[in-house]
Amino acid sequence: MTEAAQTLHQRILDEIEGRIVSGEWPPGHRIPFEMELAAHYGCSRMTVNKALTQLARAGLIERRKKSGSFVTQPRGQSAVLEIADIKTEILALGLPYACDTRRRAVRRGRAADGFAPPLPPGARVLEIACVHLAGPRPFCLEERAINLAAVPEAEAADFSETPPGLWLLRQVPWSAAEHRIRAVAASAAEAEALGLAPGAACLEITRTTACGERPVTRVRLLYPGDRHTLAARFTPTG
Amino acid sequence: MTEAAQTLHQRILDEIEGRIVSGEWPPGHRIPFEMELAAHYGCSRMTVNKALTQLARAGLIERRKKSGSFVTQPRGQSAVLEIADIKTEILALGLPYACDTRRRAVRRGRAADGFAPPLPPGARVLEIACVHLAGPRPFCLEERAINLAAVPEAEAADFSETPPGLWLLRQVPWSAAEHRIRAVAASAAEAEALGLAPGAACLEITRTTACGERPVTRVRLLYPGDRHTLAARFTPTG
DNA sequence: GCCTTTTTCATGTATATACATTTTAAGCCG
DNA sequence: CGGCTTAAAATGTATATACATGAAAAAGGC
Repeated sequence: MTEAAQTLHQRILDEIEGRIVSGEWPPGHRIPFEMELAAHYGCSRMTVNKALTQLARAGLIERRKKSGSFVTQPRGQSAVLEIADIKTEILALGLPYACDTRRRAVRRGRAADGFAPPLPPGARVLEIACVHLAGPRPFCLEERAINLAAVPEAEAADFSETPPGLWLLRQVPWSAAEHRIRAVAASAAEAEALGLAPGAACLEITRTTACGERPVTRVRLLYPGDRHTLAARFTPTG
Repeated sequence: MTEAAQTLHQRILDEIEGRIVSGEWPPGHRIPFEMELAAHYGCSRMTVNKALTQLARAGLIERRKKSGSFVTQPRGQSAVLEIADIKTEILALGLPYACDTRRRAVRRGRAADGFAPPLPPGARVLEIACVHLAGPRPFCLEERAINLAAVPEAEAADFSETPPGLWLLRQVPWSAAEHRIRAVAASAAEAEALGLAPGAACLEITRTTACGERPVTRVRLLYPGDRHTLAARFTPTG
């Protein structure tokens, strides 16, 4: 037997998902009622209900009382983007990691810092600029502002071993984040720091992180466009 | 009463998520056993179990038999990227949409088409190049290859009203996709088509779509870097 | 016929129970 | 003490049941 002993829950999930992604049940199609599926699989309605609830959470079906469950129309191409920590990413390439801090200062927050939600007026902010090196080559330019009210320990922290991103991930895990991804031309200073020609195409990721209502940090990461690629994947059930 | 009548399931979910994202229960912390939570909320173990199962699927906690459930260490910054259909996106900006097809041909598939999984040898491929226009201005350059074995209807389809991406989304919904996002300098031809200076920074999205084992399409989208931004969001429970 | 009321039906949530699974801890014995 | 067996503990899966909810269809009144 190559077939693994899978649970009924998983089997129902897989079979219905299969019918949807194969197009056998196109968007708008009403899938069988819970009672019918329960009879088909010889199980109780609860078992079917849990599987369908999961499909609904994944966005594959939409459930309407009295009417039944319907295959949804995919609204767009959504995908899961995994942005690894920079140090981890470089080490995964088999290269030695180093962080060269160019600037570090404590100042008052400005509106231009772009925190979301906005900083309270007069908040103290730690500003850091550094270059992440993969071996001898510059890998990424980082400009970061940290809300010291949210993470006071940052003022005394040393970011030469653990870069700010990873350090913050350990201090403030599981915060919410918003990303903006753009292509920009490198300024003269940025090109010099990254070892590129001025005006070279770069991938810019701006991330705003908040913990509940409290803004934590905002960072701008600049990657040489010809050397870095982001990957995102989409699978119906994830 | 401003408080909505929420279900117990949701309340358990929210409270535990709140404790995790606030840092009150840091990574590695063992959360109360199902029986303890059931006693605390005055409900049955099943109700707690369903909530914890959902948190585990979201990746917030890890469950170990006999030992209990533990808050996980976030492995990196992951986020959900929503890539809307181009026509929808332009119409959402309040601009009229148009699609200018520059090239359209049927030819044999090549390895350079980059399908995943690879095309069978000699497969027929529909090749399309077009410029998406937002009002008078070029918005995005599209180069696409469609596997005619997977979508034979594409050969006769007209993409002036419905662009290829949206058309395919209707024909082959719920397929799996892989995205690569890079910053590139526009070539002379690309710059001309987009109304940019040669070498201008552009955001390049390459998407490979497959339906099960069958490759469906591969597309390269080129956006002017200074005019387009991708947004991605992360929230613990999604 | 049209509007309102009632009924019906599918899903939503929750319960108590049962047994399987897996991993840790305890117990036993040489 | 070390290695084996055994029991206990917590999660995993599934059942049967109950009632709530909301929307569509049927029934009723004018």
